[in-house]
Amino acid sequence: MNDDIVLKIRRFNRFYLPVMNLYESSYLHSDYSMTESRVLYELYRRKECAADDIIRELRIDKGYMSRIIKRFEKEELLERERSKTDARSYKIRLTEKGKHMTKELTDKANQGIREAIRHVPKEEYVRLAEAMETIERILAAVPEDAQAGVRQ
Amino acid sequence: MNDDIVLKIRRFNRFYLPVMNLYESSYLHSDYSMTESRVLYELYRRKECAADDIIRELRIDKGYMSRIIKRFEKEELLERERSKTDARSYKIRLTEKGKHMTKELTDKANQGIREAIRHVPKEEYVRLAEAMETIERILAAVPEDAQAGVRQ
DNA sequence: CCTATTTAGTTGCTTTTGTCAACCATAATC
DNA sequence: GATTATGGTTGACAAAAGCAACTAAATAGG
Repeated sequence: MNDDIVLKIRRFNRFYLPVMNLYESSYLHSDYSMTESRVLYELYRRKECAADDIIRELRIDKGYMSRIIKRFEKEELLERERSKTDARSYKIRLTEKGKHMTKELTDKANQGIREAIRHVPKEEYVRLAEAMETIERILAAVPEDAQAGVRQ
Repeated sequence: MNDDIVLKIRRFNRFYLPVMNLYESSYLHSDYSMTESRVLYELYRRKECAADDIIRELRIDKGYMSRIIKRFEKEELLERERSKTDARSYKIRLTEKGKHMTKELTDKANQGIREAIRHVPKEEYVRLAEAMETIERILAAVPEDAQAGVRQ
């Protein structure tokens, strides 16, 4: 029983990995990597934040993040200014150009999914959405310490 | 409506990506990468096949695959012999050592998931499994040509 | 307040992971 | 029998990420 659910989760993971790769692959054909796209999305969503917020949210290396920010800034997708309350950190946010870019990227990704599911009968949409919501609800946010448990 | 499901799928993808990363992360702490682990699993499952079967199944570069095989062979996880029906290709299969290794890896991954879901109430297991099965059923195998549609 | 520690971010270096193109040998097609 | 396609190998390279040492600022403890 306990094992059963584990096997089903792993089966699902094997199934869903290529699906996700396909569904999110429009990024791979854009000028931005998956991680960069995720960062863009976070920036888009948050309006304004510190690099560290995103580092923790996406669990990426701070050196790596630093370079992503540098690139975005160079491309004028992002601007930053020193935080008034903490001089070590910066407030970062997308420029208008950055927002526009992100929106385009998102639209393209959405279009890709629309293509990919065109063979799915519309009657199934509700069930599919429900199933996804169920998984999200049950698995909820991954608890912080679950990470530590797995890390060797 | 059409857009609605697209947004929900993408939302789910954002949610599930870190979950999957976590759930499959035991591989990252083994001596094998995610891709190598997937290859091992395919080899385990298929008993005997050609490299090309796995290349197509997992959609990985043949050069990359060639090196993965070379590594596995060197570590005596895998053995191969020329195909009798096609002298260009090889029959490849796991050795006993390879099977054993793969099983250990799998067990470890399962254990990792067991840890990760320990906070999920058991009553939810059935619903979770159902939801996953529903998604698998509806999305079924990604049709070949959906790939072409998204590729650039 | 002064010292020790922690934290945000940067930089250089390295490794891991993967792609690309040219190539060889064999097989399939015409 | 010539041409083309296929399975696999190799070398060169690029992308993605991780690691560790560092700076500067903030915070905690005495």
